[in-house]
Amino acid sequence: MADETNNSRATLSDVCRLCGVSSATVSRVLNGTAKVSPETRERVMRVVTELGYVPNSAARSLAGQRERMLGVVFPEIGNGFWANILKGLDAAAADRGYHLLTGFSHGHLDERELVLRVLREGRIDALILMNLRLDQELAAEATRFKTPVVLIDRPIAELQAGSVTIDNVAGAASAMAHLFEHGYHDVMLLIGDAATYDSKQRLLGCRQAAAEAGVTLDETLIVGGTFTEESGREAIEQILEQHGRPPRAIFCFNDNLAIGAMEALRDRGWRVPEEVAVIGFDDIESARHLGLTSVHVPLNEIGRTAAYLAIDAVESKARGVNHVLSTRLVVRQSCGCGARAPIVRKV
Amino acid sequence: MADETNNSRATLSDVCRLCGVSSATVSRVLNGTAKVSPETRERVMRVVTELGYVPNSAARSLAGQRERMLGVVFPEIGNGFWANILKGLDAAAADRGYHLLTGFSHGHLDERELVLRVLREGRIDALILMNLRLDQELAAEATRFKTPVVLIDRPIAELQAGSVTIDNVAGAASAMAHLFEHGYHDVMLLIGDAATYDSKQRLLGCRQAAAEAGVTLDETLIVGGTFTEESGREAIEQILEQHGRPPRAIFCFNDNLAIGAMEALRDRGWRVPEEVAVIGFDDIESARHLGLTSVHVPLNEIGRTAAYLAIDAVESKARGVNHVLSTRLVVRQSCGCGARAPIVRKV
DNA sequence: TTGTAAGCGTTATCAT
DNA sequence: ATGATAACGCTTACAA
Repeated sequence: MADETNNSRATLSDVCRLCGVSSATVSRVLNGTAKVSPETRERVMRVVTELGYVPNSAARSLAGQRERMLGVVFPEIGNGFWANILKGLDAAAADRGYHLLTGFSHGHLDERELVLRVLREGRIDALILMNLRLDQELAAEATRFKTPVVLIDRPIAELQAGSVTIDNVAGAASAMAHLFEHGYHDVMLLIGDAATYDSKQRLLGCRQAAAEAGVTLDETLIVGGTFTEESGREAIEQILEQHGRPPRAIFCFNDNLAIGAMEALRDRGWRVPEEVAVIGFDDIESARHLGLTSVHVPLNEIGRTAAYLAIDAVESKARGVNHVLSTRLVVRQSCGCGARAPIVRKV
Repeated sequence: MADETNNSRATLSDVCRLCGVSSATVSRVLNGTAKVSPETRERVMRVVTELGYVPNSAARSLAGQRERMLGVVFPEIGNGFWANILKGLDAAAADRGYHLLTGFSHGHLDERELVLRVLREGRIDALILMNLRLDQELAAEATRFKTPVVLIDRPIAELQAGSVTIDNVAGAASAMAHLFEHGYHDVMLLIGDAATYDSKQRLLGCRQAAAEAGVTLDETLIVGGTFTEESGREAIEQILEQHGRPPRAIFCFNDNLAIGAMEALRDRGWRVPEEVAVIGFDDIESARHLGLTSVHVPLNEIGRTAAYLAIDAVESKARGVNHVLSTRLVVRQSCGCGARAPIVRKV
């Protein structure tokens, strides 16, 4: 009211002056750190609103408080998969009054360097990592700064960190079980990067399901590569070259692989699902459009859970918690169920 | 070397002590703000590396420097469209030593509130906004804090800000021209939210192309709605109800609309592209998978350009620059060109 | 070329 | 319940 035309940011002392109280008191009502008389609190709040005062975050964190900022480092961004996790992270962070400081690896900047920089600048209260090739050095560094770390998609024992993962074993098993129910015992596995945690766990699930159904997996039909469409295409071309015909069913450890495989199959004249059934993993947006049956991964929930875990760690409610989220099989047409025509036809 | 096992963050004074120089000198070599003797610089740098010292960013910005942080506020995140813009933003920001502070509107939190909070907390040097229903209040607020603003997808005169947009007119015109070349003069326009800048510009492009080709647009075939699959589906169902048959071609102002339209067409037994040609706009990931011909929007480049504009404004190299990026038509099968079969067949 | 010292806007520890 | 006042770690005149 007094100087509301002040064209700069209002500060704590502005509030103090207009209220006639000390900075300590204002700080107390703003943070609720100690008792303040109702009248004083009222008076302060009025001035705060009048001025549109918001504490300067730099000063706040310099004075030893939290940054109220979560660091998020992904190896990639640019498709719905990562975006949905980010969405969950952001929603949860906003919900608890935190912001997200994002950093994505773009190839030219080493992931480790990225993480270290953010860590050392002291801008963040916690770090949320996904799919980075973490090594001991990085683990040591995070620990050294006492910054809580939450891993998405993989628990790491060496790191005293929380993690949120999905039940890869059950997810893969459900897909295989579905294929077996269709009567397809001759199934090929496109497992992507065999060295990853996800891949190993999913393979485990496949073996369990096979054992339970009493079918023997043909080991020569388990082929690795990367988690890309290209890799899926190559795997199919190779198998076609070797066997002359595809297996009755293919379970791919992610949707990209499945899409690449389906394209290769189509290009070689094989029909999905009449001649080859295909199931993917992740349930990305394109899966729905393509009628691809896939194991749904709750990306949003993964993000939300990770953010909550990180914030809890910051506010020292708990540390080192491991959350496992479940998946579910989304049945569409590519497995042989349903009966919808494709939306763009052959000319 | 002296106390490298110090398990906490090294500070400026640690460096000073080990070098035997003043804080001012260390600051000078770190920021290159003034001349320092080669020997001193050398000595300081050695200690800095030895300690793994990185300036505390809170202290830095409190002392009156830049935050080295760009605020990014989107109304949404969660699909490839936004993610790709974000990717470009992040790459450019990292390139110039900036971080991204992201904030997405999740419905429950008013977008304006989000922006104002970030602005007032003083955490960011510049603000990058997209598709928010900006109003005068917000504009005034950003100006009040002297924070440069960069708008994505729409130039705003009232706001002294930079912007990056695409050439909507030319993009839409190229799609229409392609349809006309196919000989389809009977084209329906699914224009999405008619109140948006994008929609208006694209419609302008359509009219220009029609005029140039000498065809008259049927105004009853120009239907609005939202930019969703659902809206596309509804538009088709409605036109089918009214006319009994679809127009020979449909140009949709985004890919979601096109996908919804194609699904509705398929469900009603109409074949794309034999009976109805469809073109979309944006060229999202699913467009490629579905064989949808679409106007490609350089999302990555939009992001990169926006970040550079913002940073230039912060470093006062330039302000209020407007960039217009061009699009290109990506021809696939849905317009009637090409001859690839769909990858998942009707059972 | 280098050092001294005054902030920057908070929070937190004492007193009162 | 409230007020002084000392950090927090850095930048930047102003001196030397």
